[in-house]
Amino acid sequence: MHAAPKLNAAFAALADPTRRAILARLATGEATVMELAKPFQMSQPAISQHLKVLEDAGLVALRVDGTRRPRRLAKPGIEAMDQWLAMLRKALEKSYDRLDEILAGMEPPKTKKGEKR
Amino acid sequence: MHAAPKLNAAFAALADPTRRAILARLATGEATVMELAKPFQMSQPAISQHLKVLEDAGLVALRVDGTRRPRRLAKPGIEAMDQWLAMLRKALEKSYDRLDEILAGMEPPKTKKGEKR
DNA sequence: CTTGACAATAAGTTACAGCTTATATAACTA
DNA sequence: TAGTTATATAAGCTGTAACTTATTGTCAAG
Repeated sequence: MHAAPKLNAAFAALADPTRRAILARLATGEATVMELAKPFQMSQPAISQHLKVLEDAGLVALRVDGTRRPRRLAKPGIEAMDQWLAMLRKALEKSYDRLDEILAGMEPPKTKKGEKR
Repeated sequence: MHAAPKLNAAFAALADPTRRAILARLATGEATVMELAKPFQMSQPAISQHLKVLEDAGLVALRVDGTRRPRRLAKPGIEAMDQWLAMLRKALEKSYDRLDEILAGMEPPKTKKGEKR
């Protein structure tokens, strides 16, 4: 079966700035827990816990190298979010050259007295 | 000033399936609170509260029409998330035809005895 | 001007997220 | 084998998210 969307967990993971920073760091390549923890004031366990959240969300993957556990970005989880957002982006493009953008900037047509809804 | 990113609030908003469903509905066009509430078992206040979260996150905008408050998608907030994700997507593309994808599938080079880190 | 529909706000409850410190586990190093 | 390094897990605390019901505000219709 195909690794379930887990969109709840994935978006929730991105809601935390520490986790976004971790992902941004991993975008430049693999890193260990210690390396990831360095920029923050937080304790090491806190970072491990953030990493667990990212893994459970399918955004980060693990590799074993001795006592170290280097993490890297996990493609499928990231793509899943990307595809969901694509839906909204497409809707925005559609409405751009159509009616909603007009309604947004203009005095609304405003239902008149006798008019039914 | 340019409406601050609010990425925390934006991604947190997407972490809830009810709110994602609301956005999906709004992708098809404007809708009132009652219309948005209909598909759910939740109370009307609950939906109003979800809408407040979406507005505070800059993902949804409001229009006043009599006693009704039709909502529509808000472009800037959605684009902000999209752009942040684009960074990760780009990183994945880069590593695709390079080394990380190889590390993922292969026995790691493994630091040797005398080697320094 | 009263009624009914649409929607927001308030207050209270429950559950869980995100830290902390303390401790455990496992692999290198000497 | 004993010490050190890298990381995970456990337990406890505090704040906040997501509902509920009750109530209020506001417009429109008659």
